[in-house]
Amino acid sequence: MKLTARGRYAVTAMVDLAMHEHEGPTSLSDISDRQTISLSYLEQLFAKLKKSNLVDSVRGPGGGYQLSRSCREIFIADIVDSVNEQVDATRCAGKADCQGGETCLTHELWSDLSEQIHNFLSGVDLASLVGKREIQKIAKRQSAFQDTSLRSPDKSTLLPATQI
Amino acid sequence: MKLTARGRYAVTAMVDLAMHEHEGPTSLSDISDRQTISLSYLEQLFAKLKKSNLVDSVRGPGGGYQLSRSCREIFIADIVDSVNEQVDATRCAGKADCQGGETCLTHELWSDLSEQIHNFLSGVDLASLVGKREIQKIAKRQSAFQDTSLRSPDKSTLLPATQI
DNA sequence: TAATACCCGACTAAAATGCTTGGTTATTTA
DNA sequence: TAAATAACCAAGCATTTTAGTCGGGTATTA
Repeated sequence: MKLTARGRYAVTAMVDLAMHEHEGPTSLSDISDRQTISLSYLEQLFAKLKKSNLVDSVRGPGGGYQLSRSCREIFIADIVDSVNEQVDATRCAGKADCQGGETCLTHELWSDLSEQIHNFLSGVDLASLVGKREIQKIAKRQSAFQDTSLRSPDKSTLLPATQI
Repeated sequence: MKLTARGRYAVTAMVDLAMHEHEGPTSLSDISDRQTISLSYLEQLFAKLKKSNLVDSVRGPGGGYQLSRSCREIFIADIVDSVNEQVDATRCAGKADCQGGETCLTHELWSDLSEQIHNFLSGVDLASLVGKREIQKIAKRQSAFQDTSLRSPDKSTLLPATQI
């Protein structure tokens, strides 16, 4: 498990994809514009995301990428792993000087901890991130209503508290 | 939050420190030998660990480093943060093109997710890692007893199951 | 006073990162 | 059928980061 900007870009792009799911395929240039990520960098990321079966592609005009399955079935760990081809933390896996002694501590420890982090991120799905984002949007809109005193007397546009 | 080899080294070194806590200060050259991490690299890491008040130092012969507090009060997140001076994920924090729109998605999302990971690693303390390591040692010793048929008739050397 | 071991800063080779350039190919629409 | 679109692909590249070295200190102990 490795957490760098590359993973951040990938997760962001996937959330963008999830948020525009209903509009059909999303082109990378759209994502590039919205999230200000270089187009060709996105291409590289999506090549990996596709290889990992996280997205499907549609070529030609009107084409783009789509989530391969529900955003409730795509987990952050999948995304990060997909673009971050994992480094070989076990480079001395079978070496002579790494037998039972404390030298192995390094790998044992980290691979164990790494697994814990991985398990954790395997429990966070795209839907939950999208959900949070949507909530923020709503909250923002609501406070905007309050701030500018533009709130309409019709309160039906505001979601009930239980839904937030 | 960033997870690289640097963090792995730091965590490993701290676990090593924790495992030799009862022997007084541990010198970096000891850790260097045991964990095969370059001495001067360790020095750099420990300069940061000390600045973060995770370790105390004792100079002169017989000196070395000690945990500043109980290994149950030192968390993995502290260690990783200490050596990995956090990257500025909010570089466009106040920029004009980052107002309320979707451009902000990047930072919002990742800082949120990053916080979740951070919270998770803030719940894992050094003691639990050391504990696991100890358990592995015991298990290994026990299976060694079984494998080589060297198990003595006196079973008092084996810990009761409840202690494992 | 000699040995130990922390402390400190500058430097560096190698790797990774984020990104560019310059294409090709499949598909749709005019 | 031609033009536009957008995925696909490979090579290269400037910068940053990483992991580590080197060469000095300075405090403490024996």
